[in-house]
Amino acid sequence: MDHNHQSCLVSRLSQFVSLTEDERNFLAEMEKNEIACRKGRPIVGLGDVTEGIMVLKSGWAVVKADNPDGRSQILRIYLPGEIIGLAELGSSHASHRIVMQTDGAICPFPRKGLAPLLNDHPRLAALLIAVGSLDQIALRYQASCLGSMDATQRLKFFLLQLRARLEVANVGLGNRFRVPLSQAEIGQAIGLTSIYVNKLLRSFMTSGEIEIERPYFRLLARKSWEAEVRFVNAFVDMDTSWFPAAVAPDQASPASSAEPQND
Amino acid sequence: MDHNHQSCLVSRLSQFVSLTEDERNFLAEMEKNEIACRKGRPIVGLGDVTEGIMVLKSGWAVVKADNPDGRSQILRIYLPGEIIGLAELGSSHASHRIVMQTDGAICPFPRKGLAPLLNDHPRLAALLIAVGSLDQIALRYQASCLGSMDATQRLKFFLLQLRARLEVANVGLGNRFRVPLSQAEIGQAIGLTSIYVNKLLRSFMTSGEIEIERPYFRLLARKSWEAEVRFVNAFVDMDTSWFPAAVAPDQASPASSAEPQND
DNA sequence: CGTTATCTTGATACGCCTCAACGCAGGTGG
DNA sequence: CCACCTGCGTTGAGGCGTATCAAGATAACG
Repeated sequence: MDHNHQSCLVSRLSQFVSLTEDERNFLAEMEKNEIACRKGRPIVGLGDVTEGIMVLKSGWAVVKADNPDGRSQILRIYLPGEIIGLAELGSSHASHRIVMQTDGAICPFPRKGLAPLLNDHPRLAALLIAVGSLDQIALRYQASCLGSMDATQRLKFFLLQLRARLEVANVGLGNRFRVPLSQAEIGQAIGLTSIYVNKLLRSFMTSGEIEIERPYFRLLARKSWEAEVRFVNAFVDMDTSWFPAAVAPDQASPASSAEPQND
Repeated sequence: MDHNHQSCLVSRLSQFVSLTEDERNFLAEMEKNEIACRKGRPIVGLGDVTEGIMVLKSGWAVVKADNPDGRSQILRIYLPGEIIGLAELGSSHASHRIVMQTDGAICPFPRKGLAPLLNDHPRLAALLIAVGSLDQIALRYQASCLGSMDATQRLKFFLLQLRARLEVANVGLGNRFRVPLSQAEIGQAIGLTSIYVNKLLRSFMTSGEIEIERPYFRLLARKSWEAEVRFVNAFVDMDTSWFPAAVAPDQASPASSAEPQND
């Protein structure tokens, strides 16, 4: 069985549609070289021309903004299996840095692979669009969180969302998960100081809402938190009904015969 | 000359690549029926299945989040020529509402048109991906603004960004522009109360930084503001170097012969 | 075993929200 | 024409939430 160490991107995208052999092979080919990255390694630098998109095979990566006053901010966290670089495709120089938050590995999907993908695998192109769309929704929630919640809600929302996303990446884990972020970094992600993050976490602990054995968190009051911040897990389903049908290489434009293939 | 009332989407996308006759016709066909919308009209409702993407032909539209405590929030503003609905494609139910902020018109591009687009016009697919990518960057800036700036900077940044985007949409206007938003709505967009927005605007006026003749704003101190909040206009250029080459309908997979066509 | 990051806790300051009241314009019905 | 209403802008007084500052305790690390 060679399927065990199948492509990370394939396993990710297969959650949404069942890929054809052809599509599978194409993707596997594209991400065949895997690059190990140490914590702190810059993936995309400020102003870089990105070399394409990448699949985060293992580890966490974060998008950072460098603010004039020195304190940087975390705009987005990428978890294993997610696709990095979709936001960088559109403009010729990156507006934000992307850095490995833990040790891990990425599979670069070179820029010049995109043209063949678009030409020969329209359904994969649709998947990229759909993934970018989910990224946008994640960012909207982030903005909504920053703009309308107080510190307590922000922190709860942040932890809930992290847990939910980890559950997608690494199916079926419970309320306990690893958070490889310092309190200062959590603060950077939700717009608080490390000091206040600490005070909030501490108060959650004394009230029995969470348990922390660094770097592991356990959400003891998850249900009530989810109710309190109106948490909805927006990433469970993808709409694939508009996707074109998978086509054999020669066949051209089956157009409206497109049919959803979500499992 | 029939080119005067050419497709809105065509003129928008032509800013980035020079479209072929074939692509032009395809787009024009897709957005042939234009729908006039009155201010306040819902474009996408909460939980809706979106009927596809749309081009905002004229007027403003806003993305709103309804928070539990009743006060809604503005997550994104769409200006004339921009594409609405890319964020909604990926999930089967919309997480946020989209509403017309002024009278205007939209051109729906139906969901079932996407499959033919992806199959037959890979370069247009690339454009959609690129536009979605720029949307993500806009949202990141929004999040960065909410998470790290104080009220004064937020308001300045908001106005600067609005001006810059209007300049793209409606080439070459100066420092004066129309803002069809109440002070309360501005507050919803940048996470402040209407009262504080008012106090800030008023202080800008007495210090001679802006002039307001509702609904028109004039930024008198634009340069110094741009320096103060480190404003960068991230939407002036699009990277099209990775796009596939425009293909004639029959021709298949020219692959690596792809060459940029930005003008 | 020193050195540095990270966490912890308290005292204090201040930015922005809240509440409350009023002005002003536009619209509506008498 | 006026009386009323409703939405938006304006202004002030007071309070709360979170940042800031300072200092120590603990944990990570060479």
